[in-house]
Amino acid sequence: MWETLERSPTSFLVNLAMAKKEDRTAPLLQIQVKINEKLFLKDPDSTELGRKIVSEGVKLIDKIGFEELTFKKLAHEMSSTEASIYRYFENKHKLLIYLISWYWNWLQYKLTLAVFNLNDPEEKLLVAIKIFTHTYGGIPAQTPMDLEALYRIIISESPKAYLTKEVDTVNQEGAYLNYKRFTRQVADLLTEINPDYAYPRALISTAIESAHDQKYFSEHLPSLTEVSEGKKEEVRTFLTEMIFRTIQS
Amino acid sequence: MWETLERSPTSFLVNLAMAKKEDRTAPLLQIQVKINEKLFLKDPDSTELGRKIVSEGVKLIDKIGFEELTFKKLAHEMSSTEASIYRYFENKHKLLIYLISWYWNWLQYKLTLAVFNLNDPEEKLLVAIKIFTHTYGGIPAQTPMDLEALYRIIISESPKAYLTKEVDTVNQEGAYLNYKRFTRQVADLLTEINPDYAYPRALISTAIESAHDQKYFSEHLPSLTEVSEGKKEEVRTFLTEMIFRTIQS
DNA sequence: TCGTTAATGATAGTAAAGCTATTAAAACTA
DNA sequence: TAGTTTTAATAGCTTTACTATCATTAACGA
Repeated sequence: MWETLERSPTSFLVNLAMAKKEDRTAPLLQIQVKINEKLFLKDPDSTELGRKIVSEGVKLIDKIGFEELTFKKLAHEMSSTEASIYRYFENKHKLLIYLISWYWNWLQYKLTLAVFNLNDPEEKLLVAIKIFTHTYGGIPAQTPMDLEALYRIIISESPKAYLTKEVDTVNQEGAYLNYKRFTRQVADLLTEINPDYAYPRALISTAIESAHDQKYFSEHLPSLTEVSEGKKEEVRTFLTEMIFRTIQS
Repeated sequence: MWETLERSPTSFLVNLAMAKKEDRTAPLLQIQVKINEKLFLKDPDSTELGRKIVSEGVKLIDKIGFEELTFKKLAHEMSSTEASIYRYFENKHKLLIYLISWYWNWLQYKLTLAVFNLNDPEEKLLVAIKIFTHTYGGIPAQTPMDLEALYRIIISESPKAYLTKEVDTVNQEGAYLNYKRFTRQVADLLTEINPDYAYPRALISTAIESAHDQKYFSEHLPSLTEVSEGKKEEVRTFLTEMIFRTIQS
């Protein structure tokens, strides 16, 4: 149905044209994942080194955790130097924000494409839930970014991106725009389904955070959830039920 | 109806006897908040200095944030020394875990007392929600611990206590027992109300985390929620509705 | 009241983290 | 080929996150 081709960690090509046979030779539609310029000192997508910082950064954070990450270690891992990395990102916190921003942008595209041909808002919502619970198969992205690792980072590190004393400043720089946009888009579906429901955004942000928490709990603090480890579908089932029951009129 | 008297940051007296006039002179029932011994090197509740570390620690974390906290700063704040603090807590992360553990223990007592004379599980649940959304007035605790500051710490720092690579080790040391116990207790109420509901714990842990998130969002990322800043009751309304609708059969 | 012990304070020191600056080599561009 | 940009290499500085030592004081028991 569609196909995604590699370009760089932060851009990807989506061949929507593939759907129609006569268009097979048409040029690919490139969707550039635009990341706010204030999130980096120098666009990591613009150079080989920059892209490596991002993709290796994902691997290393996934491996040792965000607190254990240092630019020195990362530099060593990719046989570069600390100083070089500092030219791209002010500090490791900004790198994390960049990755998270990238993730939400990617999910947004996934969502946009996935609901493209759907009309029923309930169906759309089901797809949206699949997407943020990481149970939506479609749209393969062949980016050098390890998406599974990135998802694990989202689960276990993303609250650290906003739970900091600098939230307000960083927020003004647009760090969380992509997350907000995604949330709004899904929340709007709730409103389509039931215009009278008073807390669509609160419910979606709750569900998104819960998706991550429940996965994490199932692995590390299993007595906080009935979801069992490894069963991706269970989180989705739980949240789908929660959302639909909550918004019913 | 009852009264809480000061003792130390980690223990408090609750005068249940006050309820009955004839018992006015009866000795107070002391409820010791028992904190797992593995969470500290030396019981901070056992000495003046230890208690000060805890109460000043709360103030300082609230003021500058957890990442900015250092034992040096804390020592300076309380005119003591770094080395002295290290005699009580292995590191600042353990201090945070201690505070959080203390908080959940305190909520547990609040809950136990508050539902004491209630029979209807739905009523009990309403009270439980009030308690974890911080909208339950009752039970004043006159502890030197600044409870409002502690609550702000819970909101903005508590995920950091479990989102770490050492979760599993720390978990084995019983760091999260109080949180788990509280969650279980509330989840059991859901089961009482509807024995067929499949995800009581997941729903309660979701609601508890959401209570914190929504408050945080309303202050710092308002487009993620309809809850407006400062309106405590709104989070409760949102979550009460969500929970009751979700568990209905 | 003395002597012992435990708790704290004072001081010092170490390794790593979190940067910044300087220079030189390499790569790419005009 | 000269000039500009990018990266690597190196060094250095401040702060964090500890650990160790020792003197002083308070507490406590005989």
